[in-house]
Amino acid sequence: MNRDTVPVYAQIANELRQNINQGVYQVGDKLPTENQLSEHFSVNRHTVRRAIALLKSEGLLRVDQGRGTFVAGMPIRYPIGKRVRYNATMTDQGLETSFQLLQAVEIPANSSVANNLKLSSGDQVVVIERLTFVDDQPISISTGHFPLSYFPNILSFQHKMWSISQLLREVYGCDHIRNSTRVSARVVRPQDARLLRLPLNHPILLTESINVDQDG
Amino acid sequence: MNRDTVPVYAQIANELRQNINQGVYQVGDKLPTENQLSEHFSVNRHTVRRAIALLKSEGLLRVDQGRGTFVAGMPIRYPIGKRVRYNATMTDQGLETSFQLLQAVEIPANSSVANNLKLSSGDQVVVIERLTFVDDQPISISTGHFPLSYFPNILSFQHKMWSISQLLREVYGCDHIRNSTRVSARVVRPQDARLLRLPLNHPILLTESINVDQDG
DNA sequence: TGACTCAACTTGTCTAGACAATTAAATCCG
DNA sequence: CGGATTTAATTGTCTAGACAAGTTGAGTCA
Repeated sequence: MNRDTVPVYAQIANELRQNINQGVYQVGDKLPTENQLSEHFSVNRHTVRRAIALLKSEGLLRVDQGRGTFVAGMPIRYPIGKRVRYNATMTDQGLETSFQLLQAVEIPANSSVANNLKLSSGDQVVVIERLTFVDDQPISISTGHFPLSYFPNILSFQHKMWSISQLLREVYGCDHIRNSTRVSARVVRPQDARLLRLPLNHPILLTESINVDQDG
Repeated sequence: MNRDTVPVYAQIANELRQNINQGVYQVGDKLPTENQLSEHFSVNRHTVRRAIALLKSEGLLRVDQGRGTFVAGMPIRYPIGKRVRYNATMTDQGLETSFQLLQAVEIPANSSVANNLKLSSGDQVVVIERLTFVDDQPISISTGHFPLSYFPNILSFQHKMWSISQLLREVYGCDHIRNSTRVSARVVRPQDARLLRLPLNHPILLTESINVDQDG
């Protein structure tokens, strides 16, 4: 393809990714079969599979054994960020914090997410990514996965997402203000163990967190 | 190995993972070579490679071409959670929230993290995972990556980690209380674009988030 | 019609081998 | 001895083929 030292599978992945981003393959579309792709790129099927595995790990593709490879998730990609932000004062700090909505998309849960959320693999979940600022300095990115079955239409409340807590309180039930000093251990412990097994599975995610605490 | 329908590479990965967890292979140790492993398990080298790839994706292994495969990162695994928790009141909500420290480990940054943090790949970063509760109900898990060079000894302040903001203010500089209604776009935009390319790279991480908002 | 079977298709796993790329040690040479 | 070169060891990429596992749809049979 190119004349770089870039591995072939990465080149193929790049081309497929570009096709997806440019809409050659729309969300939900079925990609050519592995054999067709390997023939088209004049490579072995395994090389194509490796490219697909890469894109799958990026969440761009979804593969169903026996059915095919499809352009995955993020069907409802909302406009994202830039305007949605707000200031919240944390009384125990006296610090001014603000949030920026980075992403709010609806995707099928992968096995791990489904596992942790006690859902079936493939159930739709809404992923909300928020960038947290303290004094104009981006501090961290937090990601929340909300099962769509429990929070229907959560995406339509995008304008309220500067405050997840308030969103959950106003729109859905969770609003009994109780002082919870102790945490029910039974809920958390099992998953904790699981978390230890997967200490930092794919730390890629977001993690702006960011050195720029005071200066650049 | 077993008589399950579990793929061989997964079985091998399980065995290696168990060996690592049980200390057969200590952190930093060099694993047998792929050829040795493939001979030991009586499988093809590619099958071993796949098992290794799995563990690598879990952050358990680190592979250096030409050198070997090593038990990776998380050298300083701190005791973790269970006791560290605290209540914080968010004034804009009136909701009682509490946190639980799940994990606070020091690992070398992978390429994506390093990219986003503008670090060199392999620089040490501290990963802090916190579980957020609202009314005793676990709501979400947030992960922050803090470059060790900017926050030295951050792990020694584990007892303060129930409040990242306060930690950053008390121990490090970030404490000028300024009302930041606008977010400097130049800092965020580039990464945003990058985030769009990697919409949910590996949503595995943590994401307890959790349906258990009101009931079980 | 309706349910079942079966064949074709597609992805998943495993094997086998070749060569490239990188690293570390051994060797050679001044 | 010191530095450069060579060699061996180890992981990375790619190919080729075989069979398993899952899905779909067409055909069959009651």
